[in-house]
Order: sequence, then C-alpha cells, then structure tokens
Amino acid sequence: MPYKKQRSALGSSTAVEDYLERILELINAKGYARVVDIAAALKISQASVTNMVQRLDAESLLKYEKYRGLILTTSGKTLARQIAHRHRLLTDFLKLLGLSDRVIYHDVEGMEHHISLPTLRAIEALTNQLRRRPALRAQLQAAVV
Amino acid sequence: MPYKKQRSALGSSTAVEDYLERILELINAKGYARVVDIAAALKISQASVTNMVQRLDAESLLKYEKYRGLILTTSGKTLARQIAHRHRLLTDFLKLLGLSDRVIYHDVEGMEHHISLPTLRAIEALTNQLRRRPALRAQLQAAVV
DNA sequence: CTTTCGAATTAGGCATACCTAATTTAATTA
DNA sequence: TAATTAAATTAGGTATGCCTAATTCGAAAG
Repeated sequence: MPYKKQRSALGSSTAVEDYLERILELINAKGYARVVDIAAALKISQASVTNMVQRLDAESLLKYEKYRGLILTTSGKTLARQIAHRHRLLTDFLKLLGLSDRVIYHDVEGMEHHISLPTLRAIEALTNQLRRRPALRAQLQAAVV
Repeated sequence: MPYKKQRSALGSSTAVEDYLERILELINAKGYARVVDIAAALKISQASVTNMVQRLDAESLLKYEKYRGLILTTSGKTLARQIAHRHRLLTDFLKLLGLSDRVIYHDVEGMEHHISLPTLRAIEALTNQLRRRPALRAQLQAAVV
C-alpha cells in the first residue's frame, strides 16, 4: 500500500476540496480566481497554489493556462458546488445551535471533508426541524451561551 | 513557517489522537496494549506503531519500555479519555439521527478531531433534547431511511 | 540450555502538501 | 518602446506519517 490518503465522501483529498471551495468563492465574488488571491484566501504560498492548480488541471477539474488564468470545468464546477453546499448546510446547522461565527468557521472548515452524504441529509433534516421549533432552539442556545 | 500541522482542539495531531483512542480501547478491553494489536486496530504496520509509540513516550503521553510494553501517563490517560468521550458523544448523536453503524463509524472517525469544545457541548445539549422528543426523532429517522 | 518463532525494532523510502529563493512572464507606467 | 513591478513559475527542501525489508529480542517448547 502506497499511502493512506485523506479522501472525502466526494472522492477528492481535503486539500483539493479546500482549493475548489475557495476558487468557486473567488469566481462568484470577482468573476475570476488568480493564483495570488487563492493563496491569500487559503493563507498559503503562491508557489503551492501554482502547483495545485496544475494538478487540478491534470485532473480535469479546471482548465489552466500558465500565466493567464483558470476556469472550472463542468465537473470541477459541479464538485465545487457540492462542496460549497455541504459547507453551507453545516454552517447553517451550527448557527442554529447558537455557536459563535469564529467557532463555526473553524469547525466546519475541519469537519466538512469528512461528512458523508447520508449524514449530510440527516443534518439537513434536523436543521429544517430546528427552524420550525423556536422553543427547542432557544433551549439549545441557552446551553451554549 | 515550517508545515501546517493538522491539530485538533485538544492540541494533538489527528494521528496522535487516533493512536491514543485505540490504546485506551485496548487497555480497557484486555488490560494492556501491544504494538501488534495497535497496528491491527489502526490497520497500519507495526513499524509505524513502534515509531509513534516512541514519539508518544517522548511527549510524555505514555511510558514505553522497548520490547516490553507501555502504560499511559496521567496526562495521556486524561487526553485519551477526552478523545473517547468526544467520540462517544458524536456517535450517540448520529445514532439518534437514524444513520447506519457503518456511516456513523466512518464519519465520526473523520470528524472527531475537528470538533471544538463549544460545538461538542452544543451537540451534547442537542442530543439530550432529542432523547426527550421521540416524535422529533421519528421524523428525522424517517427522512434518512 | 538451546532452538524456534512471533513480536518489536531499525534502516531506508515514499507520498502529500507545504515552504523559500530565484527566475520568468506580462501588464502598466514613464 | 523601454523600464518597472506585480504575479506566476520553477527548483530544491522540509515535516508528517505511512511503508517494506532486514534485523533483533525474548518467551515458550523441546
């Protein structure tokens, strides 16, 4: 066996997912995603980003022209949206529990890669139920604060 | 900056936490934890376990005598119990959502290292509330199955 | 007491994903 | 158009955590 890779339920490594997530965010916010901006968003060096972007190109998750720019492929876009959606669901859920934004950000960032589809659906259902039950929500948020 | 380490809310790496968790399990089940059993439980080689056990000794989380055996130190035991407790809480929570044991095991194994104390407390409170609300639980479990 | 054999260790590597330093590209400004 | 400079790339490393192969240890059996 070569190496025990960190793979998520979506089939990609946690690093790949982090990159795709930020790239989609940047594209949504500014229309494009430059190496320097991805590096700043992920708090890593530009060299590391160049490296990964070339790898994502090789994996057909995006198309990259050196020194020019990148666009997500259809499969890259689909995957990035699934990642973003999962991120949103988890954030919404923790928000209803009354946790602080800082804690939510940290925990979602760490755990998102490890949540399977069934668990995600269960948490989505739970979130919907919590939305309809303000009394229950209040009890939970009281326990946290 | 040297390397972006995978650190949990408890301050240790995810690998260290996995080892401590299994070591405590083995000690609870059989009274002792041998290298060969730790390796089997974690599905990694004995060589890797020897390596890590020596590191945990250097970090004073356990005391190890070569070729002999190991015992957890007080701080190692405390940490291992925190990890086990967190694992239990997360497992209990997902169980109430109606997820299968296989999914629960996989997801908890991945996410446990990334859950902060505030989030853990919130999930604990939520779990307690779910226990008291069989109707809500039934709705959630229906959504999953 | 010696042989045997499973358990443990050491030595040497590899993959992922990061880094810094040096260089190259391209866009902007003079 | 030439010079400047920000952005991107390449080259060469490092840390973590895993591996296999070879060796050493020690417990149990003869």
